[in-house]
Amino acid sequence: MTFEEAKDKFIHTWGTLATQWGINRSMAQLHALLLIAPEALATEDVMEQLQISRGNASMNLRDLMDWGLIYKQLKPGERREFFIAEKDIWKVARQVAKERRRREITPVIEVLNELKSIDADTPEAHEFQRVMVGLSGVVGFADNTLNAVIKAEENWLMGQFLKVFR
Amino acid sequence: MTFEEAKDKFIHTWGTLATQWGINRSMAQLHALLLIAPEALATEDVMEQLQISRGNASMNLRDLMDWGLIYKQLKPGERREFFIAEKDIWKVARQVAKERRRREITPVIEVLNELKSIDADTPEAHEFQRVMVGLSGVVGFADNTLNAVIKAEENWLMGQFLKVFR
DNA sequence: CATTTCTTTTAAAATATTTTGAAATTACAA
DNA sequence: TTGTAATTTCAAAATATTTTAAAAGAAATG
Repeated sequence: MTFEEAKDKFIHTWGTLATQWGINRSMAQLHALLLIAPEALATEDVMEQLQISRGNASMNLRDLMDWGLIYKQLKPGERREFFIAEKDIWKVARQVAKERRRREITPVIEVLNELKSIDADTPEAHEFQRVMVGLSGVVGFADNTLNAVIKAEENWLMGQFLKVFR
Repeated sequence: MTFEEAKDKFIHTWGTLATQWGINRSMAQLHALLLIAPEALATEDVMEQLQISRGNASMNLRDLMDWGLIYKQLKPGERREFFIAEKDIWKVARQVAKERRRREITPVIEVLNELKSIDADTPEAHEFQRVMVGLSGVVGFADNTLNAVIKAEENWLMGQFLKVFR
């Protein structure tokens, strides 16, 4: 496999994986492209390389910045903006963990706490409460795991732990 | 909040959360409904309670069975099929972890291994390879975490570990 | 078997999401 | 300022996904 083939395969694979996780293809492919780019790219570059429109590029570049996965880079003497991805992959993972926790886990924990506290006067209500308590446990585990990723400055500690389960 | 309100809120919340994770609303709501149902439900019941068509119900019930999250239950003397959800929430979590690992992580690991092994003769190719190696690490961590969930028969061990990171 | 009851399949419709392209806006330089 | 290059916005178009409804298929019953 040549480098060009590998690059295409990576961008394509990343785009496909992303859709399974509720992330749109353009955004994932943009991220993939910037991840492997040795230099910062201008909007025009990504438009051309991924064959997407200016509007699409602009919106998804912004979303990626909101996620903290890419940065704007200003080049002296250049008017247009360049974009560069965060290259420390563990930092990327921490960032994604942080955002997903904030956007998805935290709100769910709150709803579950609310639902847990109805009074269980009927059998149905009792069963319901049992399920809510169980779910709180699992969601709490997910929350802790994301926290583990977020807080692990080094990853050897996590590595040590995970050996236990192999 | 009454039990009925809580029930509706749960089904609705679960449906919303699911779409953020690339799972369709009907499937998530079906699962939510069955999770909190104290008795097995027939197709008609879920059609009525969620206001969805027979075909929709049929397809998503099958998908849920494929994920190992619900079971068919045959009642003596009854011709139609009833469905009951796996009620052990940790078992549900293990099942989801197992399936996502099989469907999403394992294939990505293979692609990354393939892409890691191109020869890095140019600076671009070298950068590319560096990223692939990094990603392998992160994906490997995800794989290990899912394995931890899958293999943890008891969850106290995981609980012990996670205290370290709090 | 034929009939009834229930389930599954599938093509079309409905809905939701993503992408485009052009206009509006912004930012900078002259 | 004014003009130009670049970015952002947003309504419309394209695409993808989900849902429906009706037909086909199975399974049980008499």
